[in-house]
Amino acid sequence: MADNSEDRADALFHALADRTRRDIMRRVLAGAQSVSALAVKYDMSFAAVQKHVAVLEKAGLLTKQRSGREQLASGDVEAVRSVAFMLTELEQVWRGRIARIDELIASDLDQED
Amino acid sequence: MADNSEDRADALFHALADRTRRDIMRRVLAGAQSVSALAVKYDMSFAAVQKHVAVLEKAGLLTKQRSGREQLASGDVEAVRSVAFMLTELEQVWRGRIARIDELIASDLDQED
DNA sequence: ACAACGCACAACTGATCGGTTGTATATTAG
DNA sequence: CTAATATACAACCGATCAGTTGTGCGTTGT
Repeated sequence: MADNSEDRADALFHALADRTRRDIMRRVLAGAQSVSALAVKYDMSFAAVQKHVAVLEKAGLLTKQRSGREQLASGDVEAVRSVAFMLTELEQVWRGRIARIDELIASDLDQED
Repeated sequence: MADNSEDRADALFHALADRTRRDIMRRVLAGAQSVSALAVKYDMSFAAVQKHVAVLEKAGLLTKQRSGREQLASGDVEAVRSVAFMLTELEQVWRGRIARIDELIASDLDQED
């Protein structure tokens, strides 16, 4: 149960790698929605939508709050930002390559003098 | 074969939902790597690594360039940014909710006057 | 009280995934 | 020319995925 950051990244990207789940995220980021309110929007069974919500919840992309017999799902914008941050880190790796290439060019110019 | 943006989003998030593939992305963003140079870094067969590279290539996250008998893989930072942009769009949906809540508060205050 | 609603969960199914081994093909080194 | 290298790809396998149906259980409306 070593819940390292790679496990979390796996869960986050996997959760977002499905168009139904991305659509659910749009809805619950726009405002809390009950599971059944979400379910009527998709051409699949209630249970299927409920499982999608569960995947998003386990990944930490949404939280549920009970309200009577309904379960209200709210998108967690911080989780979305954490995914964006992972991509920023990837981009930083690329910037490192560019910086190294620039250094190479600079040292070549030195030699040409 | 309607290659819409949702198909592309599926492919991009799916490609990134595996730690080996994310690690490959770090390496090929830092600099072009042959498939076999990548393969020696992981405790799995060459064919397995090659399939991971193929998944990343199909998603557009890296490109391959032949150099003799080697195939040099380079990370495409623009594809990484396009994923980041999708997350920004999600965050904008959330900002819309906040804006609407703010309006509600504002109109409540109007009524309280 | 009780019928309808909202949700959770289990069991099942076909499809996809991540890995393997084996084979084929092109390129390079000696 | 031949052997070794680098890659591609097919076939296979167990695990996971995305969907289904069915069952159960707490909550609400009448």
